[in-house]
Amino acid sequence: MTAPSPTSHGAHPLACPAGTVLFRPDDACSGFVLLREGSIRVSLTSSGGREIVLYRVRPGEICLQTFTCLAEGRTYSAEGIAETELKGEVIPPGEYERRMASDPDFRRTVFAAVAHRFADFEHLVESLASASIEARLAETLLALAGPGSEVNLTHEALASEIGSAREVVSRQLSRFERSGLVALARGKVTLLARGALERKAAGG
Amino acid sequence: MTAPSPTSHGAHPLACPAGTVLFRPDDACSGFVLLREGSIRVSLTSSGGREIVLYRVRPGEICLQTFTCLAEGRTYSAEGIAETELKGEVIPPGEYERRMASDPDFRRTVFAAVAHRFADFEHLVESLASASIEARLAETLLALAGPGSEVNLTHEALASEIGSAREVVSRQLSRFERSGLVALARGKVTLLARGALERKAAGG
DNA sequence: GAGGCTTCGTGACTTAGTCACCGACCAGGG
DNA sequence: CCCTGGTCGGTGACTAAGTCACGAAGCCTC
Repeated sequence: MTAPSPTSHGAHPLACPAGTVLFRPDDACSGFVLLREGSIRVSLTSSGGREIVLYRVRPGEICLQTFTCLAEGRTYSAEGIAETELKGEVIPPGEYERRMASDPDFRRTVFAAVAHRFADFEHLVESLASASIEARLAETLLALAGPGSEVNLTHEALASEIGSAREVVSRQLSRFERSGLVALARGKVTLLARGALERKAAGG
Repeated sequence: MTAPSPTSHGAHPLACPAGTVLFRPDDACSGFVLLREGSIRVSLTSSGGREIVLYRVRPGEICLQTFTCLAEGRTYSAEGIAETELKGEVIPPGEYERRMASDPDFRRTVFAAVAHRFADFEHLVESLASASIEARLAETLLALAGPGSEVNLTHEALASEIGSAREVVSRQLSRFERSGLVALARGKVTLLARGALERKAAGG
C-alpha cells in the first residue's frame, strides 16, 4: 500500500453525493465510517410502513448501527442515507479491530461517541413513550432549524422525524400557524416564535 | 488488597437482596457490574411520572447505563432495581479501563453486549412508534412468562413494561380474558393460549 | 396549458391516553 | 373477629393521536 492517509493507515476515502443510500437493512457492514463533512440520516422502517428517524451522524460522531454490526458481526437493521454530500474515511473491519486494541485515544473516542448516541436513544424512547405530539414536533422543528429559522422538509418527512403520521403533523402545524408560531409553505416551515416553541417543546 | 478474586483482580463482590435500588438518575457510577446471578430492571421515569422499562440485565449481559456512565464520566439517567437477589462482582472504573485496554476477550464481550443491547433498544423504539397496545402487551406477557405461563405483575407494573397507562392495560387484559387468551387474578396473569398471543404480538 | 405527480387539508372514524371515582381485595391492629 | 387504610382493578366520560378516504392546490414536464 502506498501513501497511506496521515490520519489512519489502512483506511480508504469516502466521498459521495447527497441522497446516496449508504446501507439498508440486511446489508453487511463494509467498515467503520469516520465522517469529516456532511450528515447521514439513520432511520428505521417498521413492517407497517412507518418510518422513524433514529439519529443523524455528523462529523465527530459515529454510526451506532455500524458499531453494532462490527462488534457482533451482524448485518444492518436500519437504513442510512446521505443527507448532504459526504466526505470522510472508511476504516475496514480488520483495521478497526486493530485500532480499537492498540490506540487508547481511538478507543476512548469511539466509546464516548457510543455512550453519547445511547443517551440520544434514551431521550427518543422517553419522548416516544410520554411526550405529546405538540411537544415532539416543536422540539424537532427547533432542532432541525438549528441557528436559522427555516426547516425545508415536507409534512411527510417531519412525520417520520417524530415517528408519527403526516395528517397528525399537518394538523399540529396548522395549530402552530394559527397561533403565530410558524409560517407554512409547500415543503417549508418558518419558525416565527422560538421562545414559544421552546416552551411547547418543554411540555408547557 | 488481599485474596483477589480469581476471575478479576481488583473487583469486589456484589451481593444484595431483591428490591435494592442499585442506581438512580444523577447517581455517579461506582463500577462496572458483572452479574453472575439475578436480574436488574432498568427503567426511565419521565417528568410526567410515566415509567417505562428499558431492559433487564441478566447474567452475561451488561448494563448499558453503566457503560455509558463509565465511557463519558457522566451520571446515571435511569433507575436500576434488583428484581431478584443479586450475585456478581463490581469492577471499579480504573480496573475497568485497564481491562478494556489489555484484555481483548473482555473487550469483545463488552462490545458484543453493548451491540446486543442496542438492538433491543431499536426494537423498543420501533414498537413504541408503530405497534398497537394489543401487540405490545401480548409480546410483553409472553416475554415475562418465559417458558412458564404465569406473570406475577400488577396491571400498573405491566403498564410500565410497555410504557402505557394502567387503565389501558386493564382494558386490554379484559379483552384478552373475554377471548379466552388469559386468566386474570389480582397481581397475576395466566397465559392460556400462547399461539393466539403470539399471533397478536406479531400484529395479527 | 394539459396531464401527472407531490404535497397538503379535512371529515369521519378507531385506538390510545387521561381523569375521576368507586368497589374489591388484602394486611394489620385492635 | 371486625374495622381500617392501602393497594389493586373496573369503568364512564372525555381528550389526544392515528387511520382511512378523498379532494384540492401547487409544481414540473412536455
